[in-house]
Amino acid sequence: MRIGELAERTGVSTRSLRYYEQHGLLRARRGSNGYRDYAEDDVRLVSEIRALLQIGFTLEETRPFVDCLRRGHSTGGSCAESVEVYERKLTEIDQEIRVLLARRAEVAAQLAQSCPGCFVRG
Amino acid sequence: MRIGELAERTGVSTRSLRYYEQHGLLRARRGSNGYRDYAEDDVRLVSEIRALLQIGFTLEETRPFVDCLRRGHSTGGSCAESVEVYERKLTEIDQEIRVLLARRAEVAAQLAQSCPGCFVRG
DNA sequence: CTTGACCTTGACACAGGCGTCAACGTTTAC
DNA sequence: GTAAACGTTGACGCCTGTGTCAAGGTCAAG
Repeated sequence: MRIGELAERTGVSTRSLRYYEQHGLLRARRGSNGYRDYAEDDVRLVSEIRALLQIGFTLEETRPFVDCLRRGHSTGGSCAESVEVYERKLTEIDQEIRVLLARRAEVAAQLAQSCPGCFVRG
Repeated sequence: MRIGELAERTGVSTRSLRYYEQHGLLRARRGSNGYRDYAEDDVRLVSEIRALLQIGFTLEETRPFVDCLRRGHSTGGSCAESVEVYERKLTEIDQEIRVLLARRAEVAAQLAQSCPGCFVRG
């Protein structure tokens, strides 16, 4: 299938698909006219990438999952590398949450000081 | 005082000070040689900006605080506009925390599915 | 043959705060 | 007088995924 169809079926812009390819996450055969020719499996691959991006992964972090799928696993997360990324991501998110909670407390404290009448839930 | 001294006293780079000025947060008289000439009060003003940036405010969001100080208030947060920013920021942070918590849950779920043996605290 | 839809690569733009270099003027200290 | 330290403005780079425009090739339908 050509890039337009893949884009339509995955809901991803052609721009993004080319970008993923540029970063080695997506590959495509080329027709004699130079057009990209995608396999059926690529639909799934792109979906995996999108799902991960959605959850807050960087494109780079989706690589192990893509590789995992390419190796024939039924799920991108079934490989050791992917699991490591999952765990690392969890740690990162926890850290971010801690930072945000600290900020929240800081802002709430400042607010309370500046505006004693303002009640802050939490 | 000149920019170097202000930088040293506040622990902020001269680059940043010029950047703040470029965005209308800082003002300076100019000497006959074109050098910026800062007032004592600017030390405090810069400190206020930095403290807010530290907490996660954008430069733009520090503007009401700066204006507030300029109007002679003892604290940048003593004005209505500042309080509004505080409250808006609290709401934003809460939203971000919710997003992160949702992501965390999502990642944890995926991890649990990919790696049944992996325990995830939380 | 022409129109229009689709494909190609390349490149600029964004957001935000700041590092950093360039090219050049000023002040300070020796 | 001269070098070092400091000042000035201007501009590019970063980071990340994507929008968007440009200039052009390809192909199917009329």
